[in-house]
Amino acid sequence: MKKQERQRYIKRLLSSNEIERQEDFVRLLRAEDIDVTQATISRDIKDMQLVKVPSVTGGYHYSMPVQKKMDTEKKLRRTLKDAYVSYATQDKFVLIKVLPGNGPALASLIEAMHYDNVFGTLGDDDTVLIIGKSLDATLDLQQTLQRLLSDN
Amino acid sequence: MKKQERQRYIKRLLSSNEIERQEDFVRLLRAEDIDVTQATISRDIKDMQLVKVPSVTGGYHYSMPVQKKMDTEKKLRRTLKDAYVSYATQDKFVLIKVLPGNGPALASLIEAMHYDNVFGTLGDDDTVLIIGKSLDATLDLQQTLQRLLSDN
DNA sequence: AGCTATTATGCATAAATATGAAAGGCTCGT
DNA sequence: ACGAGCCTTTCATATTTATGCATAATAGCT
Repeated sequence: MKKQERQRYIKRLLSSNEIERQEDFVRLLRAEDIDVTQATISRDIKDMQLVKVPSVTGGYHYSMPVQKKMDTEKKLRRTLKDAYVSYATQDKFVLIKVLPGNGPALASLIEAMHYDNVFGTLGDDDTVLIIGKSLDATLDLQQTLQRLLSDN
Repeated sequence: MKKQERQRYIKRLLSSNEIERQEDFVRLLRAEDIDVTQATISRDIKDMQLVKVPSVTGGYHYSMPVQKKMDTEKKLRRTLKDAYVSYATQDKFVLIKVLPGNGPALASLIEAMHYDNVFGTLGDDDTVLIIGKSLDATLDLQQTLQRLLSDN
């Protein structure tokens, strides 16, 4: 179906946090050859229960719904604790070793969080590579992950 | 100061989930003899990083920021697990027995979550009483609490 | 107190978002 | 293939939210 595909794109766009208004979605989707109006986006946003968050930097940006984010985080924390083996970082990269078989699941959970620090994620059988958007972003990210690992 | 007091009221109003637009805040604050315009509310909302959430029931309502909610939930879970003794429920009430001294802390954490099922919360030294908004709301709430207790 | 700088608010309005109504598509049963 | 019922989308527009600018309030000086 068309609607679902579009909404998948919208999800993907979420983490590139320059999305301040619905028209931005319209513009970005056009670049992907998906042609919609703001009205449709408004309804998609309602469907998907996205929220417009006042960001610390003064602007606004759209983001995942609270509940879903919380649920995902729980799964993420559990998976991390279950499967975590070791951890290394260099430059804008974070490399996590996990028990065999857990890489893909962990990677996709991290993606699902739509952290706006994360440029991309990539998981093979026993390794997850996370690429931060910047050096600072990567440091933040490390902290987030460590917090997740150390209970809270 | 005036602004902070108003924002405290706004926080309190949050959990009474009939708040669909900023004008609702204006109206409700007037009932408390706090006289402001929608413009101010808009700025408060930005300050406090509140979000307008598309609710499952089709409308919209304002709610706590994601991050804060997540942090509070972590503390809540920890406190629950630490201090939990026993649990009883009847009608729209949930009564939680906790280790002496932990009642007030737990109650205020529950308040801070701004669950929209909750009508009110009340904590003495070793007991917390939660009053749900309705029977269904109370059942939901129980589930939420049980989920919190059983790890996740 | 008086003066200045900073912050907060209201007004008016621009900007952004939501939505009714009409139109187009899709699915299914006949 | 046709039509009924159901979604989905757009257009036009109403509603809601954000903000520039002017003013008022507050806090800090001296």
